Amino acid sequence: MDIFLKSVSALNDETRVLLIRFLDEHGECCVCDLQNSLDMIQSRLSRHLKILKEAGFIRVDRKGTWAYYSIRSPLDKFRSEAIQELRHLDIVLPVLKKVSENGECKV
Amino acid sequence: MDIFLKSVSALNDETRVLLIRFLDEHGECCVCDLQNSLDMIQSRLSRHLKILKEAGFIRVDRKGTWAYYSIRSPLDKFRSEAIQELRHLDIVLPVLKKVSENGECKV
DNA sequence: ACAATATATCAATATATCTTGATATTATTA
DNA sequence: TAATAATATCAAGATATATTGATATATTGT
Repeated sequence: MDIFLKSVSALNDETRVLLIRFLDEHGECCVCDLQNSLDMIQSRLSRHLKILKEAGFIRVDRKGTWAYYSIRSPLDKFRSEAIQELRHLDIVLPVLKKVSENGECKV
Repeated sequence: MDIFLKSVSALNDETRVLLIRFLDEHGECCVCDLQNSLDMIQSRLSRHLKILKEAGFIRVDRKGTWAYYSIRSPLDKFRSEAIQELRHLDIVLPVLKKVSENGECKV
């Protein structure tokens, strides 16, 4: 019960749906890329990334002080079905601003 | 976005997960059957049934003053996948007390 | 039309979740 | 070892959702 509700409650938020779609579309991003691209303050982003990670949707790869987040793979049937479902929604995805790779990261 | 989030937020509650599992297991039930079987007060039950109905998981068949609820069929891919997922959870399902058919209904 | 019954809705309170700004942690570099 | 930068966590207030008891609606039978 708890595992299922954890997945479901992770999906039950517009911000997290947007995050999943963004990572699904653009692949691995570090937190400051997400901040700049999605125009979210850092604590908010960090919170939602943690919830998505603990619900098994995304993973982190730490490289120094950077934390690179991406969709976890492989995903179980229910979670991948959910992500499929998200692809059909008409969400306006902001463009990716990759600041982590050219030293423009201003948090 | 809204349609998806409506389905997801409908699933995001233990009471409603139990209701779906119960109807999935026992088939069509009227509200007073559910009250007696699940030991829930009527207003609470009515609220959750409404949410599940509006999210497209269940349907109502009114016969006189009785309202018979059941899992909607056919279901789209995501919703039926979700119900599949619920079958794998180890939820203790109360036994069905069919009071609606023998006049024992005491609300 | 009236009474009784099944179900739905409402209002108040309780509980959970989200957002923000401040602070803490961790890794890098001088 | 300081200083800086990226990320994580915390505390307070705001918002949403759940529960309960009371009331409303609708159908049936007298």
